[in-house]
Amino acid sequence: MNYETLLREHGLKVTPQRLGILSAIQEEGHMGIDDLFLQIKKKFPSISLATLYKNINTMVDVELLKEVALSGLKSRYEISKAAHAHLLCEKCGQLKDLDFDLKDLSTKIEYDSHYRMKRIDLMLSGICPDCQQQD
Amino acid sequence: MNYETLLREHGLKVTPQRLGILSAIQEEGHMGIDDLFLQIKKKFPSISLATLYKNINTMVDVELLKEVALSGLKSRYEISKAAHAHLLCEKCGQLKDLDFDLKDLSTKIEYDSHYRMKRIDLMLSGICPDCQQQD
DNA sequence: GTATTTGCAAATGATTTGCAGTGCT
DNA sequence: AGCACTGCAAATCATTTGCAAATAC
Repeated sequence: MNYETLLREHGLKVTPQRLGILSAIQEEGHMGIDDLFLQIKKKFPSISLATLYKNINTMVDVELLKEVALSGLKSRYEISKAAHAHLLCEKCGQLKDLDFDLKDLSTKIEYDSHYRMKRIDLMLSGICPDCQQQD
Repeated sequence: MNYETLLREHGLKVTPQRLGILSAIQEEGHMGIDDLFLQIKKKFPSISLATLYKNINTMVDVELLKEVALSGLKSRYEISKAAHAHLLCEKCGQLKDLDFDLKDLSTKIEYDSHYRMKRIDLMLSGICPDCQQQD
């Protein structure tokens, strides 16, 4: 993926910090602020948490990133893509994408409810196979 | 609903503050901390925010309440019941339950993924019919 | 009577803001 | 050149903690 183009298409300037944020998120799939901060500091020791917050917020505002809210945990962020489901392990915290297309369901509920639908999220959580072993 | 029984069944003591919290949430369906605090102060002017947080956390821990996490907004809380979907209006903030049973879907994904599933949440958001008018 | 809960005040944690300097286009 | 972005420090907002008094059982 070309992050420079992605930023420009969303009307944002290209900075090394932003490229770093995007490539870290892409590599992991989803990241929370704190992990992201640690990760990015490896490449940009000078980056500040304020800059990270500002960039995340800007990119969420222009819908380049999507915030994945989690009950009882801090949100994670992912690069926007087609609506899909998420699976969280409550023990190790790993968050995975599920290949489950939500488009049709969204369209149906939009029709039934008369809402103008903007977003659909399906979130499952439980204990992953690895963590089940460790009891 | 009998809140005293509900509390006892979950191993918690019955206090007037807890009864107030539960009846406020039940009346509204879902509430965030701040609305809840304002609402409860009408009946218990002396209640403190710390007490409210402690109780919410305790009741979420014993699964009497469920936290509904929302992207970009503070969580809301509801009394635990069968897994159902939620519909949020991004403009007015109203959160509604949808009569959409998630049990079968959860069972299927549990089987496919080998996770021990604990929870499933389907969250849709958009603009409600009323708010669409106001453009 | 004992353990829990409450409410206050203070502490901590998370996020945002203001501003001077720097970098992008 | 002009506007947006960065990084720091400080401010704000959200949540938790410690403790003494009150309450539940």
